[in-house]
Amino acid sequence: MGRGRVQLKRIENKINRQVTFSKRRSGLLKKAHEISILCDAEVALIVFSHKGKLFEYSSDSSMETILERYERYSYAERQLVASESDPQGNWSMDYNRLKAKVELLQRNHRHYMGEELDSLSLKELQNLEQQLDTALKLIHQGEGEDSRAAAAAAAVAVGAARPWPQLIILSAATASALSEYRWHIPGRSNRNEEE
Amino acid sequence: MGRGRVQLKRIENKINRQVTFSKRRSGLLKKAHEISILCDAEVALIVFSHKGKLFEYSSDSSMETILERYERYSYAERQLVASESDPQGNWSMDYNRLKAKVELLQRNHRHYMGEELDSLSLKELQNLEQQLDTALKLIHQGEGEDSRAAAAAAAVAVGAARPWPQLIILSAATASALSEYRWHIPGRSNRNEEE
DNA sequence: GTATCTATATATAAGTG
DNA sequence: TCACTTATATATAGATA
Repeated sequence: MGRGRVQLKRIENKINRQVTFSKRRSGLLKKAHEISILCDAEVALIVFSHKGKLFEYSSDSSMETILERYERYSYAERQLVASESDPQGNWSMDYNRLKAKVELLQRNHRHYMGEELDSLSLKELQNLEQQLDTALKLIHQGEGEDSRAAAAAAAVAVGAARPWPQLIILSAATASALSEYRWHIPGRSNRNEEE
Repeated sequence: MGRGRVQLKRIENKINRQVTFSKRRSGLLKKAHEISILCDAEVALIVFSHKGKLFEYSSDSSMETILERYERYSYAERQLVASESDPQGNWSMDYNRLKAKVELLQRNHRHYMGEELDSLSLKELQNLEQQLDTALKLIHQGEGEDSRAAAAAAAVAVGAARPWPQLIILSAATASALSEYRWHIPGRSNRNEEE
């Protein structure tokens, strides 16, 4: 991209490396921004220079938010320093308690992600399902406060053989297209809320 | 960078946006890699497509490592935990990082519980909604593995005036009762997914 | 969705102040 | 270190398969 070709290997000349870093960094940040705008993508970019200085870019929603989202997707459990507690310390007490808390929350988290469901009992699975259900309802409630309009919906669902209530999710696009049918269910009264 | 100039604004044409995303994404990843090699920098790049698919790049050291470093770096600034650090500082370092993590997870958790939604931007709310959606789908998938039966459903939903996809929840009892109607939607093909 | 294939727009390596 | 310039290398928009 310049007068000379560049081998893909560390630039040994310190000055050149610094200059190149500065130029390419700004180019990289620019492109990260562009793709986020042009393609409506969420981008988080973190760069530590050789000397340890931090540069970052994150699209609209904050870096925090994106990293959270990332962790939701791919949280590889990493072993937090399994340190030997110090015999007397407040530190170790707090530390260990904190560590336990993290482990619990992370396990929880994975379940919220729909991961490791195998390890759950039937009862626990029900609870989880209900919890997710409730959360989504709360979200919808919040949305409903802004707009009083109500809509009807229909959708395709999967796997309904388990003995407990089955939750089904669909998009409004699908839903509204089907809305006109809700008043024609034979032998069934109209209802605006599910069970 | 092509035959036409491009305005820095969201590409409305869906196809073009997708194609551009694909091309620019690979370009961005490539450049991220290049700067990391050429300039000996540590780079972490996270990209979520408009539809929520994750793409990532991280230089040599793992993504986790870089994110950790980032958290350490930015938290160090934000939280001047002026604790009486132990001489070596290891404990307080780990402790603070752990504390940061707990806070992150707890905030996350509250959101999963449908709490503190006010603090979320529209974009963030969408993400959360989509995440919950995904989790429930995974659960249903698991259930589906046990029983191959699939069911159709219809239901009444609330508040669908927001511009983003609205998720609707209903019980299987309601759903299955309405199932027979899904194949009779005029001018609409059957689909199991939105978009 | 993917993969080419150009013509052009951009990025940037070197050079200069 | 920056700010510009310039020649070139790359990236990529649009078209097509």
